[in-house]
Amino acid sequence: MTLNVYNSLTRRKEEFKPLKKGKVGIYVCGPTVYGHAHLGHAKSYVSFDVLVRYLRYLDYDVTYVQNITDVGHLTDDADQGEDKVAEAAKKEKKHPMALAEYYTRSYFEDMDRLNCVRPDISPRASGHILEQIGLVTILLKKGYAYAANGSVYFDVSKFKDYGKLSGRNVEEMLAGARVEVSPDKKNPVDFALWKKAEPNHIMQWPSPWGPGYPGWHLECSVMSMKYLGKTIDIHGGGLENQFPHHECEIAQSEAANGVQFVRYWVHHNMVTVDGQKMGKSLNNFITLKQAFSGAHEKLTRSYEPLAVRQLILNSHYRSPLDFSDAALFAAQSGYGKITETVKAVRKRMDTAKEGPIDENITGQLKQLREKFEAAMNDDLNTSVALSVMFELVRLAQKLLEDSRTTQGTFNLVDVLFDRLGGDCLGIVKEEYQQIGAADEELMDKLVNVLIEQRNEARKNRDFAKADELRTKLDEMGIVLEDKPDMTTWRTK
RNA sequence: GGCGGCGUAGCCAAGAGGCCCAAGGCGACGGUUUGCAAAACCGUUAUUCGCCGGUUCGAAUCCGGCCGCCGCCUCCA
Repeated sequence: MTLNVYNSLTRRKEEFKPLKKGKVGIYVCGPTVYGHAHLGHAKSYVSFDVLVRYLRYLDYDVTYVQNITDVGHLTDDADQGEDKVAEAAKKEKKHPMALAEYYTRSYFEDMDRLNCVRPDISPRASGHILEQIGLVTILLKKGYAYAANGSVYFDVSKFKDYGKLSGRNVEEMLAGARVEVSPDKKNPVDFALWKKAEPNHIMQWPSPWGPGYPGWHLECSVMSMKYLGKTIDIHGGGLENQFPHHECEIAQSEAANGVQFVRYWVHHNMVTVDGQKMGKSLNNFITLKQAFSGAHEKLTRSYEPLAVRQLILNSHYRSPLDFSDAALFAAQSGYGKITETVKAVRKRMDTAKEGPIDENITGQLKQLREKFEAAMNDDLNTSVALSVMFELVRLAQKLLEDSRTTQGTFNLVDVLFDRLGGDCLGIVKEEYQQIGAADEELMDKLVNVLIEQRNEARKNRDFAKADELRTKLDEMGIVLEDKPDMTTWRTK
């Protein structure tokens, strides 16, 4: 079995075969950094994080590039309107680059908490102005673009394949056009490659066509080419960017290079709130910082970052996710159950007796792994993959109930939690926060002294004393669990 | 108006012609265990997949119609 992914270009699930054996180049449209990341961003970047993680699980050598848009993204269509970053900077009375830096850091902070593996390269649009000017120059030379009044536009009529990704044709778009057309354009569907800057525009660069700044679509073409080559294996992004953004990327890149730009287009669906798309423009978004702290009117409590991650993985990346507090609450409960089980397994790994590994368990674990891989190979069916994690939880709990379970058996269970839940899904951590690694052993000894005292009291039917000990420990955040022939403890 | 998609239990959600009288999670209820609790475990919770027709030996899955919802066509992950 190999990985199959849904390719938006062919509208089919296809077997994934990279251009170069064993190597994968993947480019994902990153955020425009003019505000804190919200749950919509989380769905996007968690989805692609799982793709990258799974490719690495399959032993591919992956180069993951995800841009940071800090210039060129306008508030209106690609030709009118203000630059998003510049506008936000004006409001916050900061230099646009300071604002972009602030939100870039915020973004990485949130993604780290969601356990998204950092991209290998996070190129900034503003750091690639020369390359963007270079691409515009090539397009002009090849006759795919024209300069007008200090700006440069892509001549859509020259590129026959325009519309192949989003499945629309130029005539239809002309008929349905709702955008005010710039007088400089030959054709309403032409899009800006380079925009002339007015003198008071802060972010501007000199160019052969006068001072200006790049069009939004340009950066992704240029940066993916620079770091991954003219033809890349996978390009990821949100469904809402399929048109015009990705369509324009294809036009620019293929016109300039004369070769296929992207082999597999992977698009994820949107997060909605009350059935409406969550977005900055609708102002109905919940930022990740709000979700983690609970500081939002739609939230009844704070949520662990990985519970948010689990909510996202609970549905398919190509399905829309309608956000609700109830759904997040459920994900938090489920996530907590997995976490507690993993912690318990790891704790018992050290204390369990030595002995042979149960063959029956080995077989069951193998089946679980196969089921997990089959699900992931089928266009990253994380929903089913998660269900496998819960099957593993149930199996682990049964083993935990049994004092005869050996160290080796627990070890195998832990390996599966690590490989599947950790490496692939990113919901199982390598280490959970403890009192401090050095103190952990001491802590365990101390609590065990108290457990012994309590069990002594229980044996003597002195329940008042037993309950007092339990209550006191509970107040300190330590929960005791009485099993048939032993008592274990965990932190709350 | 054009293009694309969705509608599965109280909630989230997988399944895409027979393995489905439909995974998994949350919640609820009953039980086991326990001195009591907590946790865990076991069981119950959709004879049915928006509605109506059709194709087929067989449909949640394919086709047609209807109803409802969403995305894109303007910035948005």
